[in-house]
Amino acid sequence: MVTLAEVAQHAGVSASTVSYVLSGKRSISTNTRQRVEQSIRELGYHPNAGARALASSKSNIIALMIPLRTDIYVPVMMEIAIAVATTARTHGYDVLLLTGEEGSDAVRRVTGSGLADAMILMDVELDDERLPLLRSTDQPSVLIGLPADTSGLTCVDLDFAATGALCVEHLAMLGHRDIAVIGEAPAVYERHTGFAERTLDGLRYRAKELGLRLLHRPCEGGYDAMAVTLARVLDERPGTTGFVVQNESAVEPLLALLRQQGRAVPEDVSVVAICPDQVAVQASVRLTSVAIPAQEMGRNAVERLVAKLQGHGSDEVVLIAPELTVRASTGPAPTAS
Amino acid sequence: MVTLAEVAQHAGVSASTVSYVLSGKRSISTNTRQRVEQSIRELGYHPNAGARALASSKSNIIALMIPLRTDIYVPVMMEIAIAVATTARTHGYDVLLLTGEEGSDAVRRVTGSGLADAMILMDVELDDERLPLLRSTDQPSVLIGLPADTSGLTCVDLDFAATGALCVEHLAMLGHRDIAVIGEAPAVYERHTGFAERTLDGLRYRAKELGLRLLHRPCEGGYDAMAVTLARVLDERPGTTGFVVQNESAVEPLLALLRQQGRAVPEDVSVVAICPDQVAVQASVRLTSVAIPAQEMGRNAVERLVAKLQGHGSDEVVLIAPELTVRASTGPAPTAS
DNA sequence: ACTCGCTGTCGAAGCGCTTCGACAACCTAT
DNA sequence: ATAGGTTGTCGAAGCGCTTCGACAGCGAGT
Repeated sequence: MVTLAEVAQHAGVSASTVSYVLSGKRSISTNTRQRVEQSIRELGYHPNAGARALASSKSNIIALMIPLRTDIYVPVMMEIAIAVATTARTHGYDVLLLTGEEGSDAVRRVTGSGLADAMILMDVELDDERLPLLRSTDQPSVLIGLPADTSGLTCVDLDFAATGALCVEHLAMLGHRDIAVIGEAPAVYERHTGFAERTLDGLRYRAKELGLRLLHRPCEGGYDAMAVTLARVLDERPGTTGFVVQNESAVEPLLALLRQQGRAVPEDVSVVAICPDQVAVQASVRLTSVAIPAQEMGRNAVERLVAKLQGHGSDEVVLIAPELTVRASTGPAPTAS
Repeated sequence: MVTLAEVAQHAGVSASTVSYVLSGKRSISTNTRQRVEQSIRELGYHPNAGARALASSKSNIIALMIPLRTDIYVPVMMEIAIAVATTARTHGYDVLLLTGEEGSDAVRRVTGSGLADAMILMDVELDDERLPLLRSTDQPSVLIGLPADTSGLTCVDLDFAATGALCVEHLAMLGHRDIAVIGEAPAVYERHTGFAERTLDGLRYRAKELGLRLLHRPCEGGYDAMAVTLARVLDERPGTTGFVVQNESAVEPLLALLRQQGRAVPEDVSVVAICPDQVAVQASVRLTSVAIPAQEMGRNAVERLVAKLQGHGSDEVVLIAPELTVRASTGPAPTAS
C-alpha cells in the first residue's frame, strides 16, 4: 500500500504539499503540482479513505435508506437508487445502502459513527418514526417522499396531489363522469404512506370540484385480486367509464379483464395509469399515464443534499410537477344511452 | 461527539480497556466491563468509523456493484441487493452501493482506498473486464453470476444450465416435441451475459438428448416485440406446443397473445417461465416456473464473503439447484390431430 | 532601498481508534 | 515459601491523512 508520505518523498516535497495538490485548498506551483501528479501516477497512489475520514471528519459517503418491503413498485425504487448512486459519484460521494429494517437505529448508527456525511430516506411514512431523530441531529438529510409535517426537513417528491388532480381533469375533459381509482395494496394505506394518500386527496378534491363521482378501491395487484376488485367496482358503479390505476401490478390484469368482458379501451372505458413510462409503453394498450420521474427524484435529492453539505441550500419541499402523456388508453366517454 | 477517551475517563479506566470491552479481544473482568458498558450507554457513545478503519485497516464495509442497465429483470436485482444488505448487517458489515458505470475503475478505487474490505459483483459477463483486477488483488470478492473462466474466483449463481434442462424435461415429459424459447433481449446475448447463454446451452443440450426440436428467439419484452416474435415462431414452427420464457417482461404479453389467437394454456400450448415466484403467481395464468432464488443468492454471496474475510472459505463455484414448480400453465401436449 | 503583501512550501500537531508489550496481582503446584 | 502461569489493566506508539501557523522568497509600491 502506497501512502501520502511515500508520494511526497518520491516527488521530493513534503506530505502537506501532496495533500494540498490533492485537495486544491492552497495554491501550488504548476511545476510542483505536475511532479506530484506524476509521482502519484507512477506509484499508483490511492488516498486511504479511513485516514481521510478521520483527519477531515468527512467520509464522503451518503447513506441511502431504502425500504425492505416489496409491495410498492420495486423498479421505481431501484431506479431512484441507481440515480442516487450515479449522481452522488459525480459529486465525489459514494453511497451506503441501508435497508429500512433497522429503522431509527440505522440513523443513529450512521450519524453517530460518522460513517456517512448525510442521508437520504426513501419510503417515508406520514408520521415516520425516524423524523424526530432527523430533526434533532445536525446531519443533513433529504427525504424522498413527504411526511405529514415537513417543518425543518428537506423533501423531494412527485406532486402526487397534483398528479391525482391531473388524472381526474383529463378524464373529466373527455366527458367521463364516473371514475374508479384502483389503488395500492391496502397495507400501503394502512401504514400511511404519503404518496398514496396524497394522490387520493388530489383525486377526490378535483373530482368534487368538477362534480364527478369517484370510487376508490385498494388492490393487491395480480389477476385474482384485480378480478375481485373490478367485479366489486362494476357492481357498485356500473356506469364507470374512467379508471385511474396507481398500482402497477394491477395495470395489466385490469386491461386483460376489461378485454375479457368485452369492454374496449379506449372506446368503452378509459384508463389512466400512474407509473413509469416504461410500463406505460410496454402494456398491451399503450397507456395514457402520469410518469413517476424516478431518476429526477434521485438526482434532485442528491443535489439538494450536496448543496446542504456545502453550506448553501436550505430546508424546502420540492414537488416535481406531474406530466400527463396521452397515449392510446383514453378517449371520449361513450355517449350515454 | 463522544470519544473513546471520554468513555474511559467516565468509567475510570484506560482507553485501551474500553477498546477491549468493545472488541472482546482480551478478557475483561465482569465488573469493569459492566462499568464501561454503563458509561457507553450514559454518554451515548458511538465508535468513529474512520478512526476504526484507520487503526484496524478494516472498514467493515462490503461493496456491492450492481448493473446500471435495466434490460434484465430489475426486481431480481433489487431483491438480491436487499438480501445482501440485510445479511451483511447480521455479520456487522455495511454495504456500499456501486453502479456498474465506473467498471474497473470502481474496483480499483475501492480496493485502493480501503473503502471496503471486500466486494460482490453482479451482472458478470462471460469475459468481464473486471476479472483480471479481481484476480490480481488480494481483496476478497464474490461474483453473483458465472464468467467463462472461474479459476481463482468465488461465484454464486443459480445453475442456469440445469434450469434450462429442467424446463425441457418437464415439457418433454408432458409429450411436447416442438419447443420455442423466448429469450432475453438481443443486447443481453450480445454482451455475453453468462446466465442467458448458460440457460440456452442447458435447453439445447437436453433437447437434443431427448430428441426435441428447439427454436430460440431473443425478445425485447413488451407487447409489440412479443407479437412480432410470436408470429415468427409460429410461422417457422407451426407445430410448437411448448414455450420456455426467460424474459419476464415477455411473459404476460405472450399469454395475452396466445389467448387472443385462441390458443388455450395449458390445453393447446404449455408455458414454462424462468422468473421469480411472485411473477409466476401473479400472472393471468398461474405459471409453471423455475424460480430465481434472488434472496438465497444474495445471502449466500455474503456468507461466502464473510467466510473469506475470516480466513476460512476458499474459491469455489456455488451453483444453486433449480426447482421447478408446476402450476397451471403446463399440461399434456395435445394429441396430434 | 525598504516595507508590505503575495505565493508556495514546510513542519508539526492532531483526528479517535487499535494493538503490542509490560506489568501488577493473584493463583496454583511444588 | 518459591517459581511459574494466568488474568486484567495500562501506556504508548502509530494508522495515513488534513490543516494550521510559520516563513522564505519575490515583485510591487513608495
